[in-house]
Amino acid sequence: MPDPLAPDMFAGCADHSTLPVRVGDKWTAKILACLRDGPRRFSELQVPLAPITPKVLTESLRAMERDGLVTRTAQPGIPPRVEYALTPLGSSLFAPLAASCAWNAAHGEELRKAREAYAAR
Amino acid sequence: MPDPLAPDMFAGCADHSTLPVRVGDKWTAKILACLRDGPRRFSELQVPLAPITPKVLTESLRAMERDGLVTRTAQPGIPPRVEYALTPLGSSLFAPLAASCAWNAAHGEELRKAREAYAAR
DNA sequence: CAGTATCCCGCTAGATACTG
DNA sequence: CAGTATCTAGCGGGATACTG
Repeated sequence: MPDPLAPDMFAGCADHSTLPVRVGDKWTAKILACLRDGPRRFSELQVPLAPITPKVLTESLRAMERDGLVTRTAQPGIPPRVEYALTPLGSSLFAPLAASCAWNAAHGEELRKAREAYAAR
Repeated sequence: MPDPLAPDMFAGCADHSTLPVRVGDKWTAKILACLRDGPRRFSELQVPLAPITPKVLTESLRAMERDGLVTRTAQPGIPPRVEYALTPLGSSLFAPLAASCAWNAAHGEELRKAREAYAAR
């Protein structure tokens, strides 16, 4: 048997998933996209992300804030007004994200075909 | 309230996750890396991927085969010999994967710092 | 060697309802 | 408006044991 292969292109990602930042989850990438053109309020995010629940949106935003991807700014007053904005770190994620989308555009159909062909047995 | 934002950079990925192909899971990207330099047998994959269980490795490989990312070739005979190899489609995933790794290399430390700073409260 | 067969656990996310 | 509080379900993944 040959020497064990070392998938060392993932050094530093060893723990649990490929990326140390969870952007492969259900909502993070979409939230990033919604914040692309400027800060948005909580309720402004809920609309395009429907049918996301407030609980899940809050959890996602907290995780992103924790990772330094977004900032949360609350103006005191009634009614409350909270704005979420991308940090430079958050914006920098559009590069790998764009690569994924490019792959999808280029090969998505091929993948769907493969899946279809596999099912046909 | 302004018009609903349209995160349309994810058009075609609408169903459930960002990518239609599950490469953000725990093992797919690593399996891809292990197959990078040529076909490998089932047991050859188990070594570098330890402590993966045979069940999970089988499931992952089946999903990748279904998506047209790898081919499975079994030579009849005893003992059985099965080889897994990348397809061109599978190889094409290294492009977006490299972008993710580049981000990680460039900003991983920054993210860790942010997380640490957030915890310090 | 290359898998299957069971059983099980944690975690993400959804449903629903409530509040400062 | 911007959340919080519960409860629950489903799924990816793991442990262990067995087989053609």
